[in-house]
Amino acid sequence: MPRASTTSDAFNAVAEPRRRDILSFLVSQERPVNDIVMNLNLPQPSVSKHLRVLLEVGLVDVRREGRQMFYRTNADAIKPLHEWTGTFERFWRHQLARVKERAEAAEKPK
Amino acid sequence: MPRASTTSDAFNAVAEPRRRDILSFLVSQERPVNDIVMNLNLPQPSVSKHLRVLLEVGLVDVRREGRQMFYRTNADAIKPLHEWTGTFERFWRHQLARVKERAEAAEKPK
DNA sequence: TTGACATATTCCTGTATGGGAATATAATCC
DNA sequence: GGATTATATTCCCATACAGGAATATGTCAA
Repeated sequence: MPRASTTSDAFNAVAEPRRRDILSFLVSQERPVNDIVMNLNLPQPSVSKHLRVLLEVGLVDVRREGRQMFYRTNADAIKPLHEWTGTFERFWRHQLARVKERAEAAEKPK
Repeated sequence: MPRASTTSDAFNAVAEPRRRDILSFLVSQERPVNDIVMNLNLPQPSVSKHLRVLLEVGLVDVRREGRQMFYRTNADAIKPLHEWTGTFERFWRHQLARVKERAEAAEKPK
């Protein structure tokens, strides 16, 4: 069995760096495809393909206006990733405190 | 060009569901490989392979004790994912407020 | 040394990939 | 209709994958 499809979930879709770039670019406002092409400096077919993946997993929404397609990031679809990574938060959050602990532990044996 | 290697970064490593399961299992304490095999009900070679990927990207640490290898999640390596997803937070956080806004906007035209 | 236990590696294979190039579809304007 | 603009799709290809099966490596114990 090969790797799970990029369109199988948000985790897989987001593994591709260009797709992350696109999501970041589309987060504050909807943009036509050509805006993405210009700003991220990518070939247009490549952008269209990435957008298709993002659309399939619900990470972006589209709206047609004339011959332009306006894409926009759907932040809700990113939330699960944030929540999953967040379950590890308490294990890094007090890092400073732990560094201090370790430093103190290292002091004591003196 | 094929998909980026699973070992190229944490995003790619974490795209695999079993690897996420392993990370969750190893977050609170270190465990020998066989514990993972038993608890997650996976073939041992499969677990070893996943651990290798996680190790290469720094998502786990290892310690040898006799013939056992104790693995533990390195939460710090997950932090960047949490931070990246967090850049989208303000676009979902006030969802209730926005639903309200939309509802009110829909009311007005009346 | 031999055997048992714990883990890692190798070999195999079908499959999905991302990029490039070319082309197709769709909408607008004259 | 024909030309132009905007976007999507198709075809080709080298590559890396995850799973299964078998085997290798490493460590301890008797």
